[in-house]
Amino acid sequence: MYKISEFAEITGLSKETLRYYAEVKILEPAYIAPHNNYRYYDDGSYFLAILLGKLRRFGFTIQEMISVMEDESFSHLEDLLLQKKEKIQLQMEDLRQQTEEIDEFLKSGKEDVNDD
Amino acid sequence: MYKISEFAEITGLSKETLRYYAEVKILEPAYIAPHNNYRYYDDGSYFLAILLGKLRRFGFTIQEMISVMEDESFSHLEDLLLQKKEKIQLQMEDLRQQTEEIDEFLKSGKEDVNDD
DNA sequence: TTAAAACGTGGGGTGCACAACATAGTCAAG
DNA sequence: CTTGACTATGTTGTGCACCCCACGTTTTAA
Repeated sequence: MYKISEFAEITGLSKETLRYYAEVKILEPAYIAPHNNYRYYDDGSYFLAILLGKLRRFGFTIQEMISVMEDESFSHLEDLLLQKKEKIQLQMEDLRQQTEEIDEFLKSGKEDVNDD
Repeated sequence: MYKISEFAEITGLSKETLRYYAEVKILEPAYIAPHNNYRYYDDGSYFLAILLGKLRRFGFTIQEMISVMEDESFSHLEDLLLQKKEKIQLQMEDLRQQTEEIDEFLKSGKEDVNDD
């Protein structure tokens, strides 16, 4: 049983994130001490936390995480991952365009005050 | 003088964003009708709105937009733009890594339930 | 005149981070 | 064994940069 700080360290999630995930019920502590409300996590929580950490990194919303956690077979997960991958590729393309736009903007700014 | 909907259309900013920008004083309407509080924008606001739209797209925070708008010479703008460009490139690299991680995750998920 | 469309304000939602304040736990000194 | 100090944890509230919904009022078109 880990207290929140230790669990935060080993999972890479911040304490605030852990409290938040408990609040929204995607990762509830294995045990909560009644008299001081301390949250205790166990090895079962650990693997879920690692999974959630990855999903978070992949841009999953809380709602999507919920739908993943509710579906114990994780059958939905692969679809969502593929969706995220596509989304990420769109984002990359968008970022690429942004750098271009910044360059244009800088260039036009050097000559005069107009752009577009 | 444009009312908010028309101004939103021609600038590409949403009505909510316009109201928000007015609230935080980075783009205040040229005129506000006293008896109904309707916001009216003019061509002067137009150019500022276009500028802000670009900055927004480039990931400027409101604070940064404020500092840009306060500095009428726009001398600070170029530095910030270059910073943003670097940041965007870091983001692109991060997204690229994310797609790799998703691929690994999918691959490991097909074989067994482990990962890492 | 009347109903639809547009505008305003206010409040909730997002996914945490961060700070404030109150309790609790821990460890050493008295 | 108690006291003090330091650390950890809890809860609550605020901030970010908007989006969205609800409700009330005003404007506009028919």
